[in-house]
Amino acid sequence: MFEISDIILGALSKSPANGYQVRRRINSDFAHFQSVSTGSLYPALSKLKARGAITETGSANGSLDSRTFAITDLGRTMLRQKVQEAGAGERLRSDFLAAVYFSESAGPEETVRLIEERAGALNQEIRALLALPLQSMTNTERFTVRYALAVRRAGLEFLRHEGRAIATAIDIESRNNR
Amino acid sequence: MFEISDIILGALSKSPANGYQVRRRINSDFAHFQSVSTGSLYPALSKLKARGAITETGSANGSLDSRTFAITDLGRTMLRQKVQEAGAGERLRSDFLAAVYFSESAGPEETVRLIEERAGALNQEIRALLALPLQSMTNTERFTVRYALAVRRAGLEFLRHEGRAIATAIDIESRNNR
DNA sequence: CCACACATGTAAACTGTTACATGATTAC
DNA sequence: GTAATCATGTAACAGTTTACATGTGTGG
Repeated sequence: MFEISDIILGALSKSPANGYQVRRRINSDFAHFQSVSTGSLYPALSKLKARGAITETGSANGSLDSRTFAITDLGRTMLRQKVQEAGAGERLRSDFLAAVYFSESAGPEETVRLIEERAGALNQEIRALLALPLQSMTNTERFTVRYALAVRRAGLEFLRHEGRAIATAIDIESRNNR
Repeated sequence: MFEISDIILGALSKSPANGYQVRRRINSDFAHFQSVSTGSLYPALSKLKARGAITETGSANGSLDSRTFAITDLGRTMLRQKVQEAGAGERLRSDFLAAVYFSESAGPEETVRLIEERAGALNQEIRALLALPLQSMTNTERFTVRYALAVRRAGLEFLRHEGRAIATAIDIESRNNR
């Protein structure tokens, strides 16, 4: 299982960075499969340093309080091993599907609202993925982005095609039950 | 945010059940958006009971040690409210994409292995979704299953079409670098 | 000068999983 | 009789989020 510390290692495998930069890298470049908050970032950085997977080189950002981290050979070995041990699992937790699943009792407006909200979010995610520097990525990196795009586009298309239909269906059903 | 206890409430909104049955309902009928382990199930059931969202009727399973739970009116109100408050978020944590993203250093075999493993898992998930009793579902329930199917099929198709291509690309690249 | 981005960190709370522990029933 | 399924539960741990706390640099 990829933990936050492994993802951080991955972020630092590209180039050295300070904590803030690591966080931004993960929350933009890796946004299609991970995210981090400060609360897990800094403890994980300390842990990685203690293990020898990364080193801390002196602050490199002028007077701003900044620690710069770089991956070590040991860190690279650890990352490679993680990849070799990794399964191909994906864990999805969808508030959207849960809410829709139970939305019948709350009326068709709720279902429609949820579908529209999800469509909007998918749109934004697609834009963000398209804004990534696809040209300068490695083959495998680009592959993950294109996979994420394909999946999101399919979801969006489904919502656009079927969203209206279900609203009508619920509406008719509730009218018939009166 | 839908927590486990809300999902349990949703499961019990269909019909009364004991803990074991609730768990199976979630891990089969709701598998496309949630899962539960025993460690969270039983404490959550107790919490719901204490709050008055569910009641415990005497054991209804012969001599087997079994507690049967049923949703109350309060429970139904709570569930409806959850739906109304719910956002349309989806949180994905993909070991698959993480591993592929960082797999370049580990060689093309790893990338291919991951893609094949993911394809197999998607296939299984699709089968499981198709095995659900679509005919006897409500409109919104069926909608979630079809959405999940659309997304998984798109993922599988992408992997089938592009999986080979990327293996070749990495291979060529690594040969060129020699 | 004010707001926003940069930068680091901690503490409490929460949520959930894994593993363990136990035992009855059912199907082969 | 033995393996699988049914059934309940706890303890330890893992992982994370939220909120707090603090301060600098930059652009308008």
